[in-house]
Amino acid sequence: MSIKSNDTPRIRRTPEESRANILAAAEQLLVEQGPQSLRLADVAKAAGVANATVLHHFGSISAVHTALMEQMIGQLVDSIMAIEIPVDAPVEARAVGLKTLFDALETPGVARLAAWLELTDETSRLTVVREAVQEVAQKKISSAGVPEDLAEDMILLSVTLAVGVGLFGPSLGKLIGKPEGRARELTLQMLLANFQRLAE
Amino acid sequence: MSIKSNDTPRIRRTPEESRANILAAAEQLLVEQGPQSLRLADVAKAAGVANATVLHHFGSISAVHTALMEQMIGQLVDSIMAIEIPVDAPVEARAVGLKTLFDALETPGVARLAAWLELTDETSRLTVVREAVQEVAQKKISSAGVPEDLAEDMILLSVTLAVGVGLFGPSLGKLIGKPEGRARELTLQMLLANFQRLAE
DNA sequence: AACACTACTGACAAAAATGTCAATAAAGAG
DNA sequence: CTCTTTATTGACATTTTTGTCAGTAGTGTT
Repeated sequence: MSIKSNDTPRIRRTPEESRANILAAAEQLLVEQGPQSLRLADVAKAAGVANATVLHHFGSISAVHTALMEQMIGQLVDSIMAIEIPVDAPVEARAVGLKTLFDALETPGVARLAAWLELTDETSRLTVVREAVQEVAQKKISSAGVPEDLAEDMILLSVTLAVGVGLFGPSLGKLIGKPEGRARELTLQMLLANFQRLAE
Repeated sequence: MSIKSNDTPRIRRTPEESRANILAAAEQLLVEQGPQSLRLADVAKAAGVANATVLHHFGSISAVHTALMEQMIGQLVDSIMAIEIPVDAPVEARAVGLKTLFDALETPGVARLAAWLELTDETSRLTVVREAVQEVAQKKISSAGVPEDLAEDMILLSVTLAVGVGLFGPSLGKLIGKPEGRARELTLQMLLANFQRLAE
């Protein structure tokens, strides 16, 4: 008497594919709706699988969160690592590098990620961020043939401002009635002028 | 047969006092542990009352969240409204005003609040922010006897950067191995230099 | 002192969220 | 084709969180 209707045949993926599928769905949820939507049922539904499938691959919803953080941070680090901002280069080269940095940090997903990390104080998870930043800092700072102090300051300044602009520039600008990207534009101008000032 | 032990006599407050007590406890929870700790049981325990008491005064835990947002935003707006940053004033005056602004935005609670708002996309709640910013923008921008465009830009720039520094300056600086407050210092220097540049 | 009002509470109900498990079915190996 | 492996799943159990309700107890009034 046990008849199983088979309208929707199962999709059987490799473990890696399945994990990737679930994380992709979770990332979209995070970007579009925030971390409070990263519930087990929501993630499973968005991924098109059963709740138990998510748990089968990750063990717990918390592990999904950690994996998602790691993946998004990894992607962000990769995009940042590809940027070159020589402090002693001509102005145009620095401008391009800076814009790329701001681009990388201005996508909505990054803002959500940053806010999420800021609110997730479990120290275990902060380790992920620490490692990522150290990777960027070491490779970037040490490689440039520039006074380390200056380079470090410039990087700290650029990244901090880029994150701030990426997170709140659009919202604040819109609220004040400024055209899209105005905060970014102002900040970039100021950073470049400041670089020029320090280079003299 | 119904004997009530009376070791801890009830505290009976006015409705206003009770709401204030609960919101104060909730604020502390938010600042110290983040919004995921703003659960009914946690808030009630922190406030030293029963769960039902919280619901009696606010109706739902969600209403507590909204009220807390409104209160914290209100406090922040008040502190910002008290700041004067005349764009045409001497350098020292602008420096003091800017530092005050950064102070106001650099407390841990503000960072948590900003991140919380960023992640809470329910449009109903965003209204609170919109109104607050409009209040600041109107009074501040219109009052100063300065070209509106310039004043608006300076405010947008200052606030955006101050929020960014307040949120991520400490963490990023620590991760890179910079002394506490380095990002703030660099940003302030740059902002002042930029004001000077534009004033000429 | 008796009464009215209502802030307050414990016990319980309801809902939401996470996790467990045995059974099912897709894919490759023999 | 048969067997083994295991990704997948529905049904169920557990835990967590929110909300309800009737009764209790302060506080002011008459």
